[in-house]
Amino acid sequence: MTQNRKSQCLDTIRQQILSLALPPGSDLDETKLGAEFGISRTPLREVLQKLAGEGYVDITQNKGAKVVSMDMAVMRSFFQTAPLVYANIARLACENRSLPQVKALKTSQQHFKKATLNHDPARAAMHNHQFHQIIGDMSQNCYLIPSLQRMLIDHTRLSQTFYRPASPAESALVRQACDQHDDMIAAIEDQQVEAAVALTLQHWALSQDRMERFVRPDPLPVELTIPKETAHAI
Amino acid sequence: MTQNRKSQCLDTIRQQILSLALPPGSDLDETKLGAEFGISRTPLREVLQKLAGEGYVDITQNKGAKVVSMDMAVMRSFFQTAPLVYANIARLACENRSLPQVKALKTSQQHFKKATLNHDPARAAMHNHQFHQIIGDMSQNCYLIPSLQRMLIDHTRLSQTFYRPASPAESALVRQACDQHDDMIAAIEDQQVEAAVALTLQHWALSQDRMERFVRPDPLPVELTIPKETAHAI
DNA sequence: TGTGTGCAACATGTATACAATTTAAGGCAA
DNA sequence: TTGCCTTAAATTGTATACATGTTGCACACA
Repeated sequence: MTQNRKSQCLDTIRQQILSLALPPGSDLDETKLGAEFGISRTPLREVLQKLAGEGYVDITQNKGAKVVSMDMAVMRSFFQTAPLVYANIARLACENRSLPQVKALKTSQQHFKKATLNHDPARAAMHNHQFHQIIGDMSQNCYLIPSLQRMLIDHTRLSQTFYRPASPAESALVRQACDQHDDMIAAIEDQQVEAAVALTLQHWALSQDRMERFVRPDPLPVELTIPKETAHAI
Repeated sequence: MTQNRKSQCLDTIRQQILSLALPPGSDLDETKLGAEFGISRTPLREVLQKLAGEGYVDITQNKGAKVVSMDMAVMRSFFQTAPLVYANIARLACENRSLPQVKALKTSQQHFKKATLNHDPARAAMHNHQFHQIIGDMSQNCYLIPSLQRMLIDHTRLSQTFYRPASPAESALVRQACDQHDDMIAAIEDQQVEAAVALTLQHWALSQDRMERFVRPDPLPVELTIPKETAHAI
């Protein structure tokens, strides 16, 4: 009962960080959060310690906890490291997955697909996060999983930062990502290592492409609103 | 002052885990440790949470903290994953190292060399740990560093488990490892990426070889103490 | 003898009060 | 006004008491 409130607090804060409800760099006030979740500061501080261990927050001595930031240096590392981690996790997941885990992965994918069809990007992002976390579990590799966890935190946050809700091109990409999930499940279930790795890299490329297009969109027309035949008159 | 006791507690427990003074799987009693370090249970529990985040201990609900174990499955992952993590950390360290970090690395190496010359394997293991941790810092990669940290914890523990103090062959290997450290420093300082990666893989191979020889030593002579010419009479 | 139940001792989890540190505001002098 | 010092408020860190859960032993019973 009382334990439930603590783990619920943990889940809620995690989810708020991933959904950017708690944006990067924001301050986590112990007193306020404790009151909010109906627990005292002692267990709340332990929740924050745990979140720090998972890479969700940074704790500084006498300064409290902040949601981990995403500056330029971190983003550089992110794009540099993601394919390495994702590909190797996929390889190990293929080799070590258990059938219950495959079932869990399929369930997660169902939820993800449903959220995308309902045009609910926030829920889709959470289910996508869980999907890739399950693949991490499958890898059974206690050394790489911490890296994956940290990548996923920032990947989920970046995806939402770089999401254009109204864009039809975006919807097509989301559908494509969803199809890739299906293919990845099949490859993992059948333990086709090379296929799973290739699919994972394609999946990453798609995501990367989406984010890059957001950061570096097509330039505005040089002529602005002036018709072409009069443009030289400027 | 009071803060010192807490961070000293953290350092001491870390060091005791790495040195196997606290062996894998052993129980960490909050009350006892609190008394030992002169701090109350509240900050001690936060220390344990932090250690859990770093991968030194496992905390189970209502069951307390245990030093992380090293079963067969974990060791398999360890040998499978180490070259990947070490090589990539070395590559990034080459690219991103700062000069103060190079200086710190040289200092750490001096301490390591001194400990080996004094035939103090416990101190040598600690300084070796620090040496590789500094290379991790140099990588500036917040995603791979957690993996490296976990690898190093188990690497340091395994090295000591598999150490034969009296063996002269062992001493030669330690000297060789020490030389490799010197070469690695040079490669990192000069940012020779390929050299640093190659050296790192050689360094790993040496360590792996040492551990494997311990686990699978040369078989005992079949004839036992009986001279060869009478052996067929058994 | 083996098994199950209940209780007592012990270890962990939480709340609260208090201590120490940081932060910010106010006031004063240059 | 600007800079700096002092001081009060707010926030974090720690100790302690109490609540809750777990473990192991004794004892009854089959």
